[in-house]
Amino acid sequence: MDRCGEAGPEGKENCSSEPCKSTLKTPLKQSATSHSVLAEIQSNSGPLTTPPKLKEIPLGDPWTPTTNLKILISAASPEIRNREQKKGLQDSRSEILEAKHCLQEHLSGDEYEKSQPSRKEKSLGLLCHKFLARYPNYPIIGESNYICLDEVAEELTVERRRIYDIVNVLESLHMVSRLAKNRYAWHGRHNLNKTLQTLKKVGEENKYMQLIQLIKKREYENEFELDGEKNEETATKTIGINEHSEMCFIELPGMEFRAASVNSRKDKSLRVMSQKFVMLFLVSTPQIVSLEVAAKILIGEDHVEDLDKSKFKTKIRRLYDIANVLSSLELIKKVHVTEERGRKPAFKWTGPEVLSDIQGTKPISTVSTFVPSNSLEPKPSKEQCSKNLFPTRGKQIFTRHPSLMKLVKSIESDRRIHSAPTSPVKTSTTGCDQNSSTFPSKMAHLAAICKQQLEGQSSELKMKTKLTSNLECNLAAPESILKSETYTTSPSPSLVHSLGVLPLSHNSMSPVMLPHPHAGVSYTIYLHPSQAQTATTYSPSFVLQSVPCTNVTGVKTALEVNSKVPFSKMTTEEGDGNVVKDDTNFLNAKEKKVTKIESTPRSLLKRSQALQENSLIKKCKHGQKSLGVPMGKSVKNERPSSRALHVDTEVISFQERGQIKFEKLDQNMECCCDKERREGFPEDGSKTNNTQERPVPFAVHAHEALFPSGYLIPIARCTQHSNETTFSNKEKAGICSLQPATYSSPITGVIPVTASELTAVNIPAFHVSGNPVLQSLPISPKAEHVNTVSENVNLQQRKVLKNESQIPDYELNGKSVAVIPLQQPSVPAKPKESQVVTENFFRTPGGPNTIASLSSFPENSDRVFQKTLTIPQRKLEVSDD
DNA sequence: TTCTCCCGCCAGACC
DNA sequence: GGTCTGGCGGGAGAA
Repeated sequence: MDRCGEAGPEGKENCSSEPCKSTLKTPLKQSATSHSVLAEIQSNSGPLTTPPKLKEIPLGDPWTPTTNLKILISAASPEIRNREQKKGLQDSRSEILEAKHCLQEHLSGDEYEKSQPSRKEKSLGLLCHKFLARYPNYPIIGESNYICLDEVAEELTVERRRIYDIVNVLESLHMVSRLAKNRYAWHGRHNLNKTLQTLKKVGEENKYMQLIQLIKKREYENEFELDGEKNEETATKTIGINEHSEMCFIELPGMEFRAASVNSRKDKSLRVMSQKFVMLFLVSTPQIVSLEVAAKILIGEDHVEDLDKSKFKTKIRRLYDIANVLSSLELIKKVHVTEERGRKPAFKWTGPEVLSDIQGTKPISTVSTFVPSNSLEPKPSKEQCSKNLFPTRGKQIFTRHPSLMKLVKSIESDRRIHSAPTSPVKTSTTGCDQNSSTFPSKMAHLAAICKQQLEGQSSELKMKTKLTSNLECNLAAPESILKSETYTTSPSPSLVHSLGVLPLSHNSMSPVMLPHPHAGVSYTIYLHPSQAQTATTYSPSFVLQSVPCTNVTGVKTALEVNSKVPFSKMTTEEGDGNVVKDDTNFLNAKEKKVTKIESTPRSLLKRSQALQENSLIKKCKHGQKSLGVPMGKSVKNERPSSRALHVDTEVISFQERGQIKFEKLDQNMECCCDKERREGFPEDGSKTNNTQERPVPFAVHAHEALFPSGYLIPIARCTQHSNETTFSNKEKAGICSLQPATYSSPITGVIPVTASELTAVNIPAFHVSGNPVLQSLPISPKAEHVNTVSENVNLQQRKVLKNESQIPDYELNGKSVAVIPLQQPSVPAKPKESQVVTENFFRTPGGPNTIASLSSFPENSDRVFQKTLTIPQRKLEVSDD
């Protein structure tokens, strides 16, 4: 593959002179030349780094100028090439056969066996090299580049089974596509870049990076605790990766599977595994992924309960298979990560730099869980997105019935337009690039309309706000919908919030309006479209209405919510200086992504609610039925999972408490409202920014929060909107305090909130705790960072939020509720620790400051950290092999 | 001893 | 019923 190397997306130079047509059979010299191929490959910098190109070069032919000329001519003229190759093919075949016979005649027994290719020479990687050498990196489009598996297997003298392995991985990268039985089409690297971009995007949306970090964190924890297999298993379960949304094969438009037969057994397909594996690299920083972590993630997405040793080993085997092919493609390179436990095999991404910002490219997931096939979103590819070529295990089929599609489309459009006056425009800022770019023109049009209406009325809204600000800030008023939540956590409660708008600073989730049938209030939760069904199933009172936000996954939500600080810290922990920078960028990028959800007038809500209820419940029934075990398990597992996550929850609470301490109780609504007025409706750009800085609003009916973690992604913020009417004051308080306070810096203010008060908070932790993402919060081993928030992060945040130092607190039923700005350093003072925590990738984050900082926190909360504090720094090094 | 991963059984899907 | 696909894990070579 290095012949073209990583020519990059633009590098269309067809540097390969290989035949473009698979019909041009590779001379059967392969087996006879395997040694030479291997030698050639190994003689280079690394194993399997040199593409063989044997076919072009008849055995024995040196790379002479004449040869090159022939190759060039051949490449230029398919006809000539074909003629030449057919000729060469026949010649070489006969030569090989003769040589083989000769070999057998002259050698016998051990000698012959020794002459047989060694295990290494039969490796999948080498085989893949041979395979790739048959075809050009960039085949001429339009030419028929067919691959006949039988022929290839024969020519490469391997059983077809092996070819499947290669083809499956190549297929995952859209380098080949299946045409029919035993027949594939070769696309070369034409689609590679696009595929990688798509995969990266999907990986980001699925928060694979956080998952990786989470797993590592857990490993650290386990390492210094029980250090037992069981413990590890538990930890993995706890992580919730198993509950991470499943996703199946990601297709590119026009690259969908043509044969239904391929859609079977896809859930464990090498294709899907390969894509996920690649995603891990694309979202990691640095782009090094250990097999162990990859295996855990892959297993987690399948069945946690299956996480026994054999499963793990099997996964590792498969990963090796995939890695071999990817290595042949020169996309990854094997390295070793050395840590205290010893050397761990890992792979480093050596492929092209991939930008996740893909314009106009929308991944097509064969499973609705992957890309939010937001049924309510009139995307051009919606049908494709929601189509379920691959019923996942359990035979899930989430394809929405056409009639329902139409219905929800109508509802969505209706809702958008009508809610515009009081809703923040769903601005498609840079952060929404991914999504917006993929939005159909219709959506764009609707958004534009809403935006115009909004802007036109922004001034009016401001006026309204002034008049009603005080009332709106009154949380005690149960009837006020969408009103007060905003204050509870929003660093800059916006006018929009107070007016019932549900601002979402989460572009990648699928915000869902949950009008509560009984309370008449709406909740906004983020969940995966497919999960929405599940959620609905368990909470009939919920009506899930997807909002056009593409990305999604459970993990995402919580992560995103906390991404501002916690994750940045986290990332920082795992990375070096550069990583920190990258992460910052990452944060910035994330911050740019803003998705606002329009508030829905009650009438509309009810209406849509009714409609949706019908359709969704039906769908859910179906989904439940089809989901069968998974769903049941999800729910059942939720509790154990939540329990297991208790530590995390505690940490979160702890952080919250810490943060609460620093909040001023005497912050009043006026401040809040004033701030809102000040920041109410800035320009588009600023509006977006502000929104981004705001905590993601989220409200969940505590009693019905029985969603499987990872499926329901509650934005654990005491949110603003929401119709907490259904919440008891206590619950409200709990929810509010539940917010994963990311700023637990001891230097922040203190809010006299009693422990008991906080205790009540943990109810909804419920989902939060179950959410794998939240676990990614800088807790435990990384708890140190809670108080050592990377200064650059703080600075960055301070820049944006410097004006939001005043955080109002509210009183709910006599209990003070701290309003904790999520993305805002609630610290009036500057961080005393200026040193940036620059943890190395595989280094356990830790620091002397940890203890000190923790010491200022309540005892019970510290408990969680105690053990992690003892975790020694581990020195990990990555070494190429 | 652990890491790698080849090999081929076998079962589901397809024809 | 035959063939195609590909999940899976035993077990052996390599490190």
